[in-house]
Amino acid sequence: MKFNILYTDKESKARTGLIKTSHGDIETPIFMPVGTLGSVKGIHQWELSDDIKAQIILGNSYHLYLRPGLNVLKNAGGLHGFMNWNGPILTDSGGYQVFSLAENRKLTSEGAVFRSHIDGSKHLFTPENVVDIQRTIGSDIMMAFDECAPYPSEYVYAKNSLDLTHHWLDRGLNHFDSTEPYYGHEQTFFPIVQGSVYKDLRIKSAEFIAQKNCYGNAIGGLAVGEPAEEMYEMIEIVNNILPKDKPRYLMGVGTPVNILESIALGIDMFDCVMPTRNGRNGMIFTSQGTINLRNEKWKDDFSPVDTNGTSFVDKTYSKAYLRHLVITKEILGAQIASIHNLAFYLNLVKQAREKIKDGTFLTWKNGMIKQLSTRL
RNA sequence: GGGGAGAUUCCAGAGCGGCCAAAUGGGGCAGACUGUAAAUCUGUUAUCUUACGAUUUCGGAGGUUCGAAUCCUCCUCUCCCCA
Repeated sequence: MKFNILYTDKESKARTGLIKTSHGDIETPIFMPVGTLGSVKGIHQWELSDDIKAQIILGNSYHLYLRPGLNVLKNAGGLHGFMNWNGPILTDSGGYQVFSLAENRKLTSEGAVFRSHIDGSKHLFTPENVVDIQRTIGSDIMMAFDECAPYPSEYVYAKNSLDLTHHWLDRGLNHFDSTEPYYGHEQTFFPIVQGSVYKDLRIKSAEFIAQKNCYGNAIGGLAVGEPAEEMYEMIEIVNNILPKDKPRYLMGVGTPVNILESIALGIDMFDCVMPTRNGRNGMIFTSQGTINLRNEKWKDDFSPVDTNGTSFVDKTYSKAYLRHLVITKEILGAQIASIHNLAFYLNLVKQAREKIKDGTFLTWKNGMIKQLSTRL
């Protein structure tokens, strides 16, 4: 995998770049749609590639390991072929599930013992077998197994958690280096900076991660409930330490505003369930602001879903119709809203890339943030 | 014609003397959602009031009772069964 920086902004830390993978190139800054179970919920693969213009999508080790299971994935020759997505795939390690399924797991220095949320069966995830799982999935970018500390966390908890994550990282990296891809294409491994909202821990973690010299680096454990300002502060501190010539991936973030602010701080990659989940729940993001389609005010609004939208759904359907579909829980409503939101996110980062190239990023960003914060 | 059941807050439907402005669903209205256990969850839904609280509600009219959606009388209307 290669990463080249193309343009750097003079007024901020923003930059554009190109990541080359065995499954194609990724222009950064990029947003990566989340496809936990081998499907970006409600979206066809051709819609992802041809309409939404997704350049890379996510999968999840924990979920795919439980279902369909490693045998199926291996027999399918990996996730790309199984789901018929030929672009790049990044897999999360299951570290987030350590956090979100906290009642069903126990952490030891060996790893994390899980109870499946599906049938209660017991499973052990270790830094090593999580690499194996991601080898079996065949993701282009695999993530280290980490603990995403909850917010708020006591300093001592955050520190111990960080030590565990670093310990796991060394083991995961060793295992990665001593194993080979199964399907003939290149795989890379991203370590994850943790440290909750404690500056010294974030600095320590960023320094630890930076010297591993991986192809790219991730920042985790943010947008878990802390104020946005604290998140930006952490990003700034960490990005001052993480190498400039490597892609930086801010995990699980976020709102359109979060993304623009983080691009300005030097982040290159994002993923978030927000466009799809909120879409399914009737919220759409537009360049004018956010819209809760379930609100009565849209009942008779026959204007297009988004006059500035780039997806075919934006011109094909009206707000009133989409509202009707959402209210009546028609599946098509969830699909249209998800397609719209993902296209909006992808177009947002595309515009950001263009503005960075033009040297007008900061002014544009500040104007956009004002609009995007509007509640229509 | 004979016999029986019932009318409850937007709807369905509990409640059968005080803990009832009335369970629970649904619908309506609003909020949440950030490396997806989410096509999910939460709040609210008589009127007035910021609130405390106050005032009218359970087909209609009377009555019994300290107190009635709940008991009694009459009226109106609906539904079911047998002819």
